[in-house]
Amino acid sequence: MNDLEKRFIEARTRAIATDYAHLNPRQLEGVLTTEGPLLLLAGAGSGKTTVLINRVANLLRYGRGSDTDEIPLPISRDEVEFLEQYAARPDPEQRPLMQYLCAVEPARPWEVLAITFTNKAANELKDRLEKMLGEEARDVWAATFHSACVRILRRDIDKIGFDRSFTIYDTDDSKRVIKDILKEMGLEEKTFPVREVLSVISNAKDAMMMPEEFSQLWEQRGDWRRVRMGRVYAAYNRRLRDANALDFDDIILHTVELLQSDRQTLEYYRNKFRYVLIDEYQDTNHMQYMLASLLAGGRKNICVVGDDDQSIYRFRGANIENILSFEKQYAGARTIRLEQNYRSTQNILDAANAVIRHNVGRKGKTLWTENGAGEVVTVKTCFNEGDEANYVVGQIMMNYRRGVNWKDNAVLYRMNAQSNALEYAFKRNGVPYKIIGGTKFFDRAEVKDMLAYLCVINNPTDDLRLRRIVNVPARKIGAATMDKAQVIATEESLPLMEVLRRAGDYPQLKASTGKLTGFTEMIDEMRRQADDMGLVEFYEYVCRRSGYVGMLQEKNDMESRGRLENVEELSSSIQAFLENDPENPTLSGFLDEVALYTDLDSQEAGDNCVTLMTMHSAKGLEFPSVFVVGMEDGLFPGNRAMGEPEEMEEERRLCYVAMTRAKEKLTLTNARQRMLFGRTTPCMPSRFLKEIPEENMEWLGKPEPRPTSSWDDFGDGPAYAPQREARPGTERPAHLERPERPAHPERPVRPAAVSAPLLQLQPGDGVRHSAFGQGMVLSVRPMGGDALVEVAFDRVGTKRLMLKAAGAHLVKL
DNA sequence: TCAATCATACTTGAT
DNA sequence: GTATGATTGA
Repeated sequence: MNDLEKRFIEARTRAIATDYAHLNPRQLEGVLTTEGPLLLLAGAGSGKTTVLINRVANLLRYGRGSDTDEIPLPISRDEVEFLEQYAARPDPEQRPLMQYLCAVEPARPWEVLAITFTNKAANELKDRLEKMLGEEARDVWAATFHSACVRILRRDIDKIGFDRSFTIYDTDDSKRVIKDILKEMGLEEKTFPVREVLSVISNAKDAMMMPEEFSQLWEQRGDWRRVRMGRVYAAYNRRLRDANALDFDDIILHTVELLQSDRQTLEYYRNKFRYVLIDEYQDTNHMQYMLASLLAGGRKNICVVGDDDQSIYRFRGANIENILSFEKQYAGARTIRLEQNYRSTQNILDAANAVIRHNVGRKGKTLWTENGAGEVVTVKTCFNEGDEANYVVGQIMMNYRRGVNWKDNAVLYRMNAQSNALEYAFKRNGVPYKIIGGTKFFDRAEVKDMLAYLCVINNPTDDLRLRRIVNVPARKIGAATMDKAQVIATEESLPLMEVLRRAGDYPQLKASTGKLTGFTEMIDEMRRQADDMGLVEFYEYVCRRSGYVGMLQEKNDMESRGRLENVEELSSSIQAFLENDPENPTLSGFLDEVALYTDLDSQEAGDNCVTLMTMHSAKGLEFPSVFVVGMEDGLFPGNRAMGEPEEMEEERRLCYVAMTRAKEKLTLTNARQRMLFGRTTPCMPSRFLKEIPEENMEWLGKPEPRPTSSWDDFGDGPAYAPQREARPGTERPAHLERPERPAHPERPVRPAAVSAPLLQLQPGDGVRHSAFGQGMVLSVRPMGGDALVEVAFDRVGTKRLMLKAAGAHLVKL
């Protein structure tokens, strides 16, 4: 290589780097290192997504230009000088020429595969790429493991003996199948809990162990319970195959099998995907690791991004070893650490660093920031969960008065069950909030029912969903009848639907023949209509024809009305699906999408609400002010982690994740006693609290002896919060001063449990409140089965009320 | 076949 | 404490 060439190569890289001037040196390295295996260890808040996006952009713009010695075109001295000058002082007008000179085999969009875990992450990637690069970025394969695999399988699964029109079973469906099998095999659910069986099967699949091998293994070891489970596993697989269905594990497993067994398909995808990127690599399981290795096995252009310290999904199969031993798996792998944090203050980072340092199994990173020290972490010891909730809400109200928006606060907890006490405190104080998690739209029974109708129409061999809907609405087709039909179906190895259609041929079904054939005729009729109608129109037809909507309308109580809304909402989902111009705008295409989409009901970011969620769901998010509640041994870290070093490390990582969500202010709270599962237990502060250096924190109400009588939980007013700090500010909302109370000294009933119909209010309505007097409704915002009402009261000014909580005090005028 | 009552259990959770 | 499920009785 001569001097000129050397100068060219150097100038080329520097010129390309000018595109990414806003990145720090480590980030830039991550973007420019395009070739070969690369491990990006990205600490919390280190700008991981930015690197990922710019990296893809770089691949599309310059190919391997920034990471090669090749010189594809003959070069002249002029050109080298041009690049050197451009690198020193970039001129936008000269950029096209620069790009032309620097690019070495730029990747075409469909040659880049970027895999994430959630649809949300995949979509975000796509959106940001499109904003940066324009239309062409749409063709990048940004997908979840599952959606990428479904796409591959829909093309080629017939090569390993499955039908290309398979349906996808979600966890709920799988549970039903297992239950069925247990019953059939006469196994007690007590000895074989469905959850456990399912997770054993899932683990076996993850280890790519087939039922025969599994049974053999445990027979050798003489574990008869496991041997039985092996039989259940075999039956489960058979069931799914008969129903032409795949569960979530199968989707990945069969893709791996396909790629392993069919050389041609493997070569096709290896050729197609020149660059493979995998996000959240610390969360991958063994199958996903296999998949990645297979796809990237040709050119070995695999870039994995992750943070071993944020691996919090061991319980669902994530194998932290995948990231810990990446460098061993791929000889010559390069590792880049992103340790500069752009999110939090140094105090928060020091506290989090100190906690995570107690873990042994980690690569080791220390986050730092240029953001300054900021406030110290506040630790607050409260009396019980009610006290804790009041403290949190009080602090948030105080923040609000200082100009911090509601939505800039988040409250994180270990268990969903903890949200109750918090929710109550938020409601009472009229602070708007939203709870993430809980029952999701697509998990609602009525939504699943309607989807089951569509599934059965789409795939008549879907016995499971058929059973779900055959008697919803009630058609006098009971479990007894269906069991008989099931027996026949198994004997004759026919789909259940076929047996029902020919009910007349079987004496066992004589009594219900009319009802059964009536049902199959209805489904057949629906199927005939499917092709003649638009998808939305067809859905609405199915709603009516099935009698499902009628059933709900007839009931016409609070609950049914909500259900009806959800059924109608599904129609908007179909519409949204179509508007997103999908590749396959048909019924089966929609069902595919729905099967892999749980989170379509995206959170409206615009809503100004405090966010309540588990620490797990907070991963990847950030808030100026974060409260982590329930910092107690036994709750967090949970009881199960005691004496289990691996589990304990996972809990500690979870703590690290939770702490690093905070940008400016982090508050950790614990209670001396807590009611959990209906039992009040005394609690010790979490060991994680003691791992935080004293200089980075301030501990309020640190446990010290106190007369018990003053902790009286009964009596007037919010009796918890005995300490001053627990009730910030002096002017609390008037209704807290003297709440309307029944004469009994009981805890107030949880408002959500009161099933009084909600007031139907709209802006402009006059209302009277028992404490606030008369007022006018300014706005009504529905929120999770409840509504946030803003009322301008004549005497006390504007208040926000949660409708359910305030309902008892409120009359419409 | 359906509704009501009782018993039980229950981290975390994307796809 | 609450949600879910299974059993029992009408």
